[in-house]
Amino acid sequence: MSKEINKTYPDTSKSLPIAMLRAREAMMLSFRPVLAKHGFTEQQWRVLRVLGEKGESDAGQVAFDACILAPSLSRIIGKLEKDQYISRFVDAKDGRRVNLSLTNSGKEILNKIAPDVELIYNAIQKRYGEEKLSTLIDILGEVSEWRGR
Amino acid sequence: MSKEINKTYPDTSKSLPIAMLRAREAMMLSFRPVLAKHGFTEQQWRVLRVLGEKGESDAGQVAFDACILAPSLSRIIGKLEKDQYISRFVDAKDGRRVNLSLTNSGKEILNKIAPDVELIYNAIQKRYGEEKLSTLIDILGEVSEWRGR
DNA sequence: CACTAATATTTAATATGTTAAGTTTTAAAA
DNA sequence: TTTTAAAACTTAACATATTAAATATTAGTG
Repeated sequence: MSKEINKTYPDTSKSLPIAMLRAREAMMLSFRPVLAKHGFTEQQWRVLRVLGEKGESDAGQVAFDACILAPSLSRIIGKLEKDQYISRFVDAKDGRRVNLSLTNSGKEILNKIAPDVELIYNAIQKRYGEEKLSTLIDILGEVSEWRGR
Repeated sequence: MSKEINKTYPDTSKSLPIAMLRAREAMMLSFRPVLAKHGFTEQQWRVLRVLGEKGESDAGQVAFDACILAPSLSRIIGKLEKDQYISRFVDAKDGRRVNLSLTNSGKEILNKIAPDVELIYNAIQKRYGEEKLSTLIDILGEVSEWRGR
């Protein structure tokens, strides 16, 4: 029985999923408190932002854009609707689809929080430089297309 | 009351946290089924891997290395201990610390699953090239050091 | 049209994420 | 040394993640 460390797999320090997790966490440590101050989680915020951008879209599209799985989205929009930030209504042409859009109250809170979020984003961009960050986003975009071996 | 879309904040398509989320998710879609086949979640797997690498360390260090918050780790190690994959014991010199290590059973399962995981990792590396991925990891490493404005 | 398959969403069950509060043990101050 | 802080975990409470199963609706077939 040896104490040798098994090395048939990559070091965690070189693990891409872990590297992405750490980098993302470092950023979210700045963003979360801002959102929390207004009573939103990061997921709820992503939903509001996506709807702010697209104006209106069905749940499936929002799930994709906000990178949230359908079951999670169901509950999230349940709460956002209850709190009057979004409207939910069944599509007239396809009874399976649920369309979502921001209420006036939702638009207001979005416009209220957005500047605070952007301040942080700008600080990050200032520190690392647009070029490096855009290289990062480009590579992440390529990797996002990975569809398994 | 206009229908204009507010643009005082970055498009979600240019959001770094979302880009990292999508890229990570694309990869995990390949990894998760392999782990699930053996009855482990990705977090449980990260704990096993970290302990496999370090041989033994305290909970705080494992939490950092596996990128898991302390409260989550408490539950995870509770289950891994119950299932006999790890041992947990209070540090002799500092009664606050909890030391963790793999049991023989834990080492076995680690060695059993690791090759399957590595297969996928190699396929990813083959497709995108080591250079690009190492550039990615480098930038992610820099961003991980962000400590807020 | 009746039947089957495919879609879009929701519900359910278990696990983890996140923040705050609680415990126990050490370290530091007065 | 008594008191206070700080450190390392754990517990608790609520929100989200993940997978599977259930619902409802639509599309395709024969």
